[in-house]
Amino acid sequence: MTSGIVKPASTPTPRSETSGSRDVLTRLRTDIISSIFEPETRLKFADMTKRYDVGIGTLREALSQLSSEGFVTVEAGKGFKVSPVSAEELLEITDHFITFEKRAVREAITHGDEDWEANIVAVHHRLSLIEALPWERRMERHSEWVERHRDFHEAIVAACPGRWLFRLRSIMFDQLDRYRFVTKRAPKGLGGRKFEEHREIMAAALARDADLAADLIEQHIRDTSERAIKLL
Amino acid sequence: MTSGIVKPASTPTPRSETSGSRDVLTRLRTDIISSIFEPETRLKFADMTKRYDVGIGTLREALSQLSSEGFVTVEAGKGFKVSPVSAEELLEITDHFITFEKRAVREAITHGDEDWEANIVAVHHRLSLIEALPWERRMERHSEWVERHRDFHEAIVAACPGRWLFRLRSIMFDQLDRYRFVTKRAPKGLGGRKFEEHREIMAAALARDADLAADLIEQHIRDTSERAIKLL
DNA sequence: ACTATTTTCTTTTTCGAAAATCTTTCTACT
DNA sequence: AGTAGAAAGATTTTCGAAAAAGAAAATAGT
Repeated sequence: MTSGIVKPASTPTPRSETSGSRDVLTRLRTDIISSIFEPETRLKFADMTKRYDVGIGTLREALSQLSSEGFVTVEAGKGFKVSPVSAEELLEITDHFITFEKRAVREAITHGDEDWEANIVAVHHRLSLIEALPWERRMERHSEWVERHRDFHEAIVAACPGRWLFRLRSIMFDQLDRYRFVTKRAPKGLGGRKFEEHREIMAAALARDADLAADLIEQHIRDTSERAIKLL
Repeated sequence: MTSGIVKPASTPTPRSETSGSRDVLTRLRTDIISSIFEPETRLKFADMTKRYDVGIGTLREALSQLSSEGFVTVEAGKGFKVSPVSAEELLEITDHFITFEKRAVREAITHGDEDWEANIVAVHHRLSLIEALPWERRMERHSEWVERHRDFHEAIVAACPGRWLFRLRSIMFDQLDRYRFVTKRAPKGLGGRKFEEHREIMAAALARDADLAADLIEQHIRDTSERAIKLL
């Protein structure tokens, strides 16, 4: 239960200049999604400032935003902690996400132009590069996978004109991602199907087959959530 | 276009001790919703610290959260400004809110207990006290009305077990509220019907008539939004 | 032995000064 | 004149020290 200092998950360039400004929010969010900080963990400033190498104020700002997004909870004078997880919540989030995503993909398919298509292909390619890797190597680059997976699904619905619909589905996606992560340790065979599913979803979108795309996505998501719920 | 320093909207108790800690977020949100800071207005720290009597860091924290909620936008090194408004966005927000609220009210009606009922009656009473006032006096207490109106609609769906559904509808409600505010200056006669509508909604909820309640709410909201859109 | 109070220690919260950034104004040159 | 570049000014962003608040330990009293 002690929150020992863990090494940062995402150090994009361990080069000379660590860039080091305020993508702290992104890094922190990624770390929570990746379950590096487990649910209910207290997020102490003393540890955090060292970990992310930023000042207290900057941290606080990021934490505040994450509380708006639902990743952390904040109590009066007791600081921040990672939000708890529960099977009920996963179920609810899954339903909301699917509702949003299906509507969004329909909109995107009607409004998407060539840039939209090109971007999907590009982003899918990046994702497939990792997914094609042998299990071990893929696991090593899991945080990259998380990012590319997000980008892929986002690209699919990017052409959706409803900005709030897009925004709401993104909030739900991030939440789902946190739950999805528990399946990271699932045995090798189970995740393999995802590779094909992503390609099918892309194909359906490019073929402008809204019904198919919506169905595929629903299956894709429900399957993942059901698997996650067993491991919870 | 100069953002002159305006007097704070919500000084709950102009007493000796202004309480003055970190409900800044609430005050700021209220002020934006109440259109005291108009859309596109730049929110400068120099002004803000004086206005709310808090430090820069505290302000920044509040602003960050408001950006998550969609009330302000933040650009790289250029600071914060109040999010723009548009008829399209109002339409979209209205649709989302109605979808959420109808589902939430159904859930609430199925799950609500006696406490839920009692709270609705109490909160409605508080609202009606202001709504029964003559036009002039009511306008004076408009910020109170905003709060009580929010509380009323929240009470109706409070028994909804889906916490995310509740949360999402609340986000949309706040957004709607901002648009709703432009109707503040509408001529006297138009708003009168709201009084009855609220009572009808309460009655339907207490009578456990989910279909009726959902319909009434939809009409209630659509009507307000349509009116707002004309004044935009 | 048990509870209440005080003391000490830890952690959060607030704040404003200093650094970094962006904007505007001024100057020099073609 | 017109434009590029430099200097000055304004604003944001970052940071850590000091104040406030909370938790734990120690002491005293019943």
